[in-house]
Amino acid sequence: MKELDAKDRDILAILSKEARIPLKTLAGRIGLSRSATSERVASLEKSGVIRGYRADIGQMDAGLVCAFLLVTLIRTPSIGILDQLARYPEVRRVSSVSGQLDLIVEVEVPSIDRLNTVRDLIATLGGVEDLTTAIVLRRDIERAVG
Amino acid sequence: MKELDAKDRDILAILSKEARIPLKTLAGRIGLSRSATSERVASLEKSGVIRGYRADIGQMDAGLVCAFLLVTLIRTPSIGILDQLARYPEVRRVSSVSGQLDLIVEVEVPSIDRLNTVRDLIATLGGVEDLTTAIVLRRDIERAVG
DNA sequence: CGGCGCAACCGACGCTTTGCCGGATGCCCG
DNA sequence: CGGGCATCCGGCAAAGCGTCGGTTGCGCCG
Repeated sequence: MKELDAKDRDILAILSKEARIPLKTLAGRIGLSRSATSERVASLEKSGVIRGYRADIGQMDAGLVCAFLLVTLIRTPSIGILDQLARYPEVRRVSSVSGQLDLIVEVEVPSIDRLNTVRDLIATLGGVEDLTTAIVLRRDIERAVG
Repeated sequence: MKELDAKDRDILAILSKEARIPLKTLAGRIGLSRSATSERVASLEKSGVIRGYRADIGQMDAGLVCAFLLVTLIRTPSIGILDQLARYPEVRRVSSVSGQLDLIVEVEVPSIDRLNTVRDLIATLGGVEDLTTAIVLRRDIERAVG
C-alpha cells in the first residue's frame, strides 16, 4: 500500500472517534465528495490500516471498583471464553499472557458485590482452572497504556 | 437503566468486535427482528452502555512488548518502591491490589531483552519478595481502562 | 509540443439499510 | 378480569451505500 496523505489521516482521526458517522458527513468534514471518501475508506480497510470497528462499551455510574482477574485455563486455546467475556461491559481489557497464567482480565464494577458476581460468572465459564482476584486499592502510577 | 439481559450482552459482544455490521445481520445473529434490535441498540447508546464507536487503526505501536509484573512485597507499605518505579519510563501503570499480590506493574518495552533488564532492576529494588512476569501475547479485548 | 495513461475526483443511479410508525403479544398488578 | 407497560413484529418513506461513466490534473515519452 502507498503512503497516507493528509486526507487519509483526517479520515483516521475522525473514524477513530466516531466510526459510525455517515459517509456524507465524513466527506463534508474532510472536504471531499461522498464517493471519493467512500473509496478512500474502502482502500484503508482493504489495506489493513483500518483493522475494524469497535463499539466503545461504557459504564453506568461512578464510584467504580477496578480489579485484575488472573486466570489459568485448562487448555490454553481459550476457545469461546473470549466471546463470553466480551459480553460483559464490566470487562475492560483481556490480555493473553505467557507464563503460568493464561489470561489477565481487567474489570471495572460499581460495587464489590457486583465484582463477586462477575468473578463467579467467569470462574464457572468452563475451561477456567484457576482464578485469582486482585482488587485495585490504589492507582499509584498511571500513564497511557498501550 | 435496567439490567442487561442475554440479548443485550450478545449485542455488546458482537458490536465490540464489528461495530459497523448492518442491523439486519445483527438482528439475525441474536434472533430478533431488525426493529427490535434497533431499539435495543439505541437504548444501549442512550443509556451510556455503548459510549461510541471507534475505528481500530493498525500499526500504531509497531514492535513494543507489553508485560504484567506481579509483585509481592516483604512489607506491604510500598514506600520508596513507587518512587523507584516512577523513574522508569517503561513503567506504564502501577496498581496496589489486595490479595496475596501487592503490586501489579504494567510495562511497555521495545524488546524482550529490555524487558529482562527492567524486570531484574525491579526484582532487586529491595522490599520485593516475589516477582512473576506475564508477557502479553495478544490483546484480546481492549476498551477504555479507567 | 502533444498525446497517452494513470490516479483521483465528481455526480448520478439503483439497491440496501435505517428510523419511525401502528398494531399485536406477553406480563404485572390492582 | 382488565388496564398499563414493555417488547416484539412488519411495513413504509427517507437516507444511506456501492458502483458506474465522465472529467480533470499530472507525469511520461515519443
